[in-house]
Amino acid sequence: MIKIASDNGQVMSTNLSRSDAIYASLRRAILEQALKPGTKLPEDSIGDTFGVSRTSARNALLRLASDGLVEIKPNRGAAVAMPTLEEAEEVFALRRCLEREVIGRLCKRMPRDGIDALISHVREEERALQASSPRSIRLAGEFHILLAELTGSKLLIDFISQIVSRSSLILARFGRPHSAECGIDEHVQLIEALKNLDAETAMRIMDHHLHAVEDRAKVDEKDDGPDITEILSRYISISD
Amino acid sequence: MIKIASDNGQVMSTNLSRSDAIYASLRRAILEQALKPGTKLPEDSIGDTFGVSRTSARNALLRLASDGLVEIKPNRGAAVAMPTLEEAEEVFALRRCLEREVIGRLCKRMPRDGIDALISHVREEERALQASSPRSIRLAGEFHILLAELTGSKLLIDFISQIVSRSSLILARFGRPHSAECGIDEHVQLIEALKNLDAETAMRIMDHHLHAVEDRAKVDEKDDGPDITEILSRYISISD
DNA sequence: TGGGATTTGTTCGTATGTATT
DNA sequence: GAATACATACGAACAAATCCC
Repeated sequence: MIKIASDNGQVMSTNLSRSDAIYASLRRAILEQALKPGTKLPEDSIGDTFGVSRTSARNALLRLASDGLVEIKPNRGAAVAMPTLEEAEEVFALRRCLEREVIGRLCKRMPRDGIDALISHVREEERALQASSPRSIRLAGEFHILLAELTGSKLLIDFISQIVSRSSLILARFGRPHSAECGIDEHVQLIEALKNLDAETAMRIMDHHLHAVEDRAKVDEKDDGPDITEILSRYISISD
Repeated sequence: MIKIASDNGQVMSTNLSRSDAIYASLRRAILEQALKPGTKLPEDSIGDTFGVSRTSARNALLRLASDGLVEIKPNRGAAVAMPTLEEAEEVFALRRCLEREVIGRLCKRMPRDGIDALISHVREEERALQASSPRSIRLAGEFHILLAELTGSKLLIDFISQIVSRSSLILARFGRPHSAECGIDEHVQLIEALKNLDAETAMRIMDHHLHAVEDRAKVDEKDDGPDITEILSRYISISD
């Protein structure tokens, strides 16, 4: 019986299987760019780090693979996914499509406390940014997941989560070092447009925002310096 | 080294892990409605049926769960997913969004042999329907996956595949017995519109088509008669 | 309520496959 | 090209949870 803070901040208390904890920790580590694209993730090292067997580590890796965060080649092991530029364009093209859908729905029906939730999330983004916390990278993406959650559609939340994760990975691979810092202003503008149920403006801002993110991703590449066990030791904690 | 016919008909020769074969067989069985929603899928029975250990069966089930085709409750096992009516509406709402995206892209750029591929697929649908083969149910869904494949976007293919799978499950749960048989005419019309690069008409047909499918799903429920090992014995074969 | 049967969760030894020297 | 080093794939056994009578 472990307590863990799930992605959306809700605390669910459940008899969590071991692989869930590993999955969550690895996911955070990847999204916060502590584990960079291309880093090898051998089952043994991960199992040792988290104090479980290879099987649990493996299950976590399989789930991360279905999220597109790691790539598993048969008999050749797992590594943090290295999206290509071509894949990057696919991701952002589809992301624009889905985020427009989100905005369209929210302008038709915004839940009661929706705007408040968005505002308080942006405040947290600002705090994390000022503290130069690696959380800020992840929070920037989770703003978009929060938007999806306000639509109430589980499937849409799922798809947006997947695509935001991949976007983060793309930024980790191609973006500038602290590439998450720019978007907060646009988040604020977007909230304003949503408050006025102004779909037109909101979509324009969103398009601009996503293009900005995408452009940031088209700079030069960075090289890798993997020493997993050291990095992961900071991520085996349970809560945020 | 095993040969297996993958979903899209391409034969890929590869050293396929055992769980892949189980995954593919179970998937087919579910999509062809041989395994109905709610049917329990104990690891032991599956392992016995396919002649492998529980580990491989378990891995296959985990992957099916991430596709949304089976539900796994901790310590309580796996079962073919039983989508609710609410989830059904979510699925079709998002499906309309994504399929419109597909059509939009195809009307901008249709690959060379695209129309031919679509026509030959519909021919196969007709053959399967005349033969009253259970394949016709699956082929009807795969028409839409083929559309997505023509866009060339892996991610879009992935999302459409997921959502088509879920739609099939919804039809299995709520639809009339042979609910796949109606759509072929509309597939033909859609191809015609795509040939003319007429996005307007194509989207209208697609909307109508999806609404028809959705409406068919809103009839009465059916009960379950699970006896897995018997059913699965017809699905352990390798090819289609 | 209780206890036995069943099913899942996990571990670890062994086999197998790949890359490298 | 063969041997070695390394990492995954699989299966049998054990532990824990759940179900059913």
